Amino acid sequence: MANAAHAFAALADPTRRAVFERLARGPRAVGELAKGLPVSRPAVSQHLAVLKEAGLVKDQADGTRRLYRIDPAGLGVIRAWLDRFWEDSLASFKTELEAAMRKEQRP
Amino acid sequence: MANAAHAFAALADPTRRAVFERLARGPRAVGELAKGLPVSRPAVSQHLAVLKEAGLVKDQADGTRRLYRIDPAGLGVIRAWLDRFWEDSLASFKTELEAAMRKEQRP
DNA sequence: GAGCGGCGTTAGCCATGACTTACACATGGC
DNA sequence: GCCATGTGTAAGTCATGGCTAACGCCGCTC
Repeated sequence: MANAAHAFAALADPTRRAVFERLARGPRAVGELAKGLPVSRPAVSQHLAVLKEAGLVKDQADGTRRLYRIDPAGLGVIRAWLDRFWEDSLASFKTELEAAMRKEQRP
Repeated sequence: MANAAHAFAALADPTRRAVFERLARGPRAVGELAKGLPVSRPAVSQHLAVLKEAGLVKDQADGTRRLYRIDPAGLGVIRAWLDRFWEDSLASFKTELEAAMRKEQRP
């Protein structure tokens, strides 16, 4: 749980991204989230379970309700994956560029 | 094309991430990529089309072959989405913290 | 131009998952 | 204790998409 695969899969769904973006504006309960979305409450609950599994949200009991908030861990995983990847691709570009320059130098 | 939705959907698939990670080590042809993957060549071709649609890779004709390389645009879209989101969630955390401190101050 | 290697595309199959309905459980107030 | 509220879970349906097999197109080489 909380690896890049889960994070990307979780954010691939439009409804899940909508839920996630609402939570970015502050903690919300499940029914509260479902109220502003075109899907049923159980659907939102299932999406929240996926987001929680991916480490993107955290839940907290509040009486009969259950408050969900964003968990920075999931975002950190994506950022780390992206950073490592960016370095790799930049290194690759550098290699290509050097090869092209060598070829240019010895035609 | 090349929005956050396409990018996340593209990177959600494991095979597509594998293809993308191979391309990070340098440009490759389609058959060359399929050779080291447990799927057929047409499958890789379809995945590359999705990655291209998402702005994550670029293609370049090379005789009968077709070289694919990473396109920084797609990674940039994800990074931008992540940065904006990070700020939002951090702002949310700050708001919560301030509210908690006010409640602490006036119990 | 005939043969060949490398890719993209289509059709179809099949597994995954998103959704709803219905049900079961926990908490709070009367 | 009892009902209402809020939520998670199970079963079932349906659409999406990843995969393969088969085909057609385009460059290269002889």
